[in-house]
Amino acid sequence: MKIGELSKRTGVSIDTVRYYEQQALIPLATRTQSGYRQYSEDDVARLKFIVQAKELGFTLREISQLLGIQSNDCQQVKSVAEAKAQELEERIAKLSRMRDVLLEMAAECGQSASDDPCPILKSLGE
Amino acid sequence: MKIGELSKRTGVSIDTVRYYEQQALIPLATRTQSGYRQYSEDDVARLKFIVQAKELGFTLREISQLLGIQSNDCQQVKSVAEAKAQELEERIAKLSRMRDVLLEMAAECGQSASDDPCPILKSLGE
DNA sequence: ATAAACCCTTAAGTATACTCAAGAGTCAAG
DNA sequence: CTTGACTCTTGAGTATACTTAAGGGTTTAT
Repeated sequence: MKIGELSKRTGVSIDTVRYYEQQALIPLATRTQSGYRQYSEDDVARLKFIVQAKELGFTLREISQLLGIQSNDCQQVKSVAEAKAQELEERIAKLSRMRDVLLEMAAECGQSASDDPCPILKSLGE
Repeated sequence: MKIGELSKRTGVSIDTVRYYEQQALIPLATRTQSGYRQYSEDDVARLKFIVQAKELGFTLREISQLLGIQSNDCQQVKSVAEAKAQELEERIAKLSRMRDVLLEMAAECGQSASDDPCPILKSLGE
C-alpha cells in the first residue's frame, strides 16, 4: 500500500509518517520504480504501536528503543521492556499520589469559607 | 529572599523562575528599590508544587490552571482539581495496561528461540 | 573602593515532535 | 490525453519549555 492508505489506516498523517521514517522509527520503506513508498501490514502494526506508546507518554526516542529498530536482539528488547515496565510502575505510583493530593485539595476547597484563602498552597509544595 | 536563594531551595534555575513569572505561573514578584525580585515562603511552596506537577506530566498550562493564578475562586479550583483527578485515573489505567503489555512482551521474548523474529510486532499494534 | 558574586532586560537559540509550503513528478478515470 | 488526486523532496514554520548570550547595574566582603 502507499503512504496515503497507511496514513488513513493508522491515523498518522502522511507528513508524520515521513518524519518517523526520517527519525528511524520505521524502517526505510521500499520504493516503487517511480519512487513511491510501499508499505505492508507490519508497518501498519508498527505505526499503531507507536501511536499507543505515544498516548502513554513515551517519547519517540523511547519508542525507538522499544521497537528495537537497530537490532533484532530479542534479549535486549526484553530488558528494555522490563526497564520500561519498572518505570511505569513508579510513574503509576506517583500519579496515584498526585490523584489523592488533588482529591484532598478539592475536599478542602469545598469546606473552606468562600473568602478564606484557597488552601492549595498550604497543603502542597512540601 | 532573592531569586538565587529561591532557585537553590527549589531546584528551579534562575532563568526558569523568571520564565515562570513571565508565563504567569507565579505572580509578579515584588521588587527591591534596586529592582531585584523578592520572594517569600509561599513562592517556595508554589515552585515546589510546580516541580511536582511537572514530574507527573502536567503541562505548564495545566499547572497554571491548578494553581488558579488568575482567580481566588476556590470552587473553580476545586472543579479543576476534580477534573484532573479524573484524568489521572484514566491515565493510571492506561499506564497499567501498558505495563502489563510490556511484561507480556518481555515474557515472550524470553521464551522464543533466539533466531525467531521478535514477537513484539505480533503481540502489539492491534 | 574594588573585585567577586549576584541581579537585571531583551533577544536569540535549543530540543522535541511535528506541520506546512513550494515546486514538481506520477497515476487513474473519463 | 488531460485533469485531479496522489506522491516526492527540501526547507522553513509552530508550540512547548526552557537555556544562553550580551551588556550592564547592585551588593557584599575584604
